[in-house]
Amino acid sequence: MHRSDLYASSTAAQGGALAGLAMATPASQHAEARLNGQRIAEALRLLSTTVDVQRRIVRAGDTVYQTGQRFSHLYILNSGIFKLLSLSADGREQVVGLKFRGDWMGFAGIAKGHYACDAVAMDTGEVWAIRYDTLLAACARQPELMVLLHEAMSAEIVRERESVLSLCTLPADARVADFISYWADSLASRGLRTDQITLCMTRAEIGNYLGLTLETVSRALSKLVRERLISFAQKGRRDISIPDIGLLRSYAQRGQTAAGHTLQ
Amino acid sequence: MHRSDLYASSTAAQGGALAGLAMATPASQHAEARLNGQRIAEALRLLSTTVDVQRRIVRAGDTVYQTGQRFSHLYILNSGIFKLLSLSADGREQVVGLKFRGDWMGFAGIAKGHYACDAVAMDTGEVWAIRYDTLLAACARQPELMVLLHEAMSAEIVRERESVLSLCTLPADARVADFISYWADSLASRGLRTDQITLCMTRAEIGNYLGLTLETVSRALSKLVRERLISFAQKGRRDISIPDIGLLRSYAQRGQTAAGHTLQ
DNA sequence: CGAGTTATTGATGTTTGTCAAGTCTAGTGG
DNA sequence: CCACTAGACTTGACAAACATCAATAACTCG
Repeated sequence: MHRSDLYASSTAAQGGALAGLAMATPASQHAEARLNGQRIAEALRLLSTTVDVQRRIVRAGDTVYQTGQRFSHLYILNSGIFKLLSLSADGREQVVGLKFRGDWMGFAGIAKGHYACDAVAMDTGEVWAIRYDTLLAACARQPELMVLLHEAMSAEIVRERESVLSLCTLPADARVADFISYWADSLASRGLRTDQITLCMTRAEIGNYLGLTLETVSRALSKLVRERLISFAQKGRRDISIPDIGLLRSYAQRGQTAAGHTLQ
Repeated sequence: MHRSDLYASSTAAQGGALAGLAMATPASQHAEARLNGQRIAEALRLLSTTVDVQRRIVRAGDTVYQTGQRFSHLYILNSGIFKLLSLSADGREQVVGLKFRGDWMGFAGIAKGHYACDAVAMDTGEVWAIRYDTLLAACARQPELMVLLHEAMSAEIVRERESVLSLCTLPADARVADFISYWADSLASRGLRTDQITLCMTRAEIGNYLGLTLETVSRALSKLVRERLISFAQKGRRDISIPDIGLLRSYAQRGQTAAGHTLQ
């Protein structure tokens, strides 16, 4: 195990409490994915019928808001993939989040009245913009809208914590494996194919997101290929096949090739 | 500079957009702190008058909720300091957040219906529990309550991103300096003294929070003392004096001792 | 086809983790 | 009040992981 495992004493007692996190079987995962995809579709429908949304088509590289701009709208991704770029006062730049269909963008702007990062499209897609003040008003009238909004913010907090966990506890190879698993899961939970995925990010961007250099990312990918956990499509090295997502995930979690990931 | 600075090309153009993040002068910082402290007091007053809160005194080590428990309440810290402990399915344990007076806890539970981490008190304090369903109902009646809630969730997202930024872009020493600055800022923005602060965490916990080992934390602290950026109180090594928070902050940001942090 | 970007791979150096003393502190019981 | 002890902390020596530097290959787009 990597780094501090000092709290081992308290973990044993909580095995029971973790029951809610028990691994789903492949079958139930698939059902869950469809359910999740439906939930997203429903959420989008609810939004488009209850509040005024401005739809906008974006192409790779387009920005829907920038750091420091006055906060006014929240954005929901109908299709495409976005990255959130945070830039610190001293010029460090960091990919702090990835967004897929159904995800909201701009939450961080609510607290301070200014957007806290740049939202940049990584391929073509469609974004819906919603004025925050009108959304608030709609939420007051329509409780289910408020619930939707809270769940989205909560999910973002959860995801961000998973990032921290990965950054703090996993070695480079596992972090890259975890990243690919996350990407695949994100697609899967939206009902998209995951046996062949296209990472629309350069090695440098992946490295930045994972706190690694581009060379380390490249080496990690090569290693994953050698271990047959992933493989590249014939042409190009952006298209990745994942023969067994479970194997990849357990590699990420244990930081090594796991024999029999289906064991409890 | 540490690690990838690949996006330098795009940063220059956005200097203007960053105007909202311009550094405050010490005087305005102090005013801001008082304002912030008042805002927290006001928020607590609003809550206690509009919704039913259960108050509970906690001592160091007490837990107000645990990973996997069914989500039902949100919690607000009236006093004391909490840590949030996330434990992954495979047993990795991670401090994913620190909470001070006025902070909310439990947001991550909204999305999945179960708490996503343990909330553990690090010293004595008072927590207010609020049923989430009654809070939702109150929010629908009372828009200012909803705004309050959204701002709190947004602030948590912002803070979490700052963590990621620190983890990904700063070397060990700077990360520790950044951590101490963050702690001091957290106290300052609540109107508390910051020239002498008590970190109620062991080196192991700090290391876990920062993705470092306890030895590295210890060495970093020793180095900060050598560089006169901090100093320990006579007895014990938990009480830290910060002669100049600005110097410490610029050390964190530049990753080295900065001459003249007041320069633009 | 050729220029420029992106990716891979190797050689080397630095940072940080690991292991191992040893010190300090607070708390316990004689 | 004074050992005694257990946990927290510090420091050094060494090893491992990762960053850096550099050379080359592959792909993209004109």
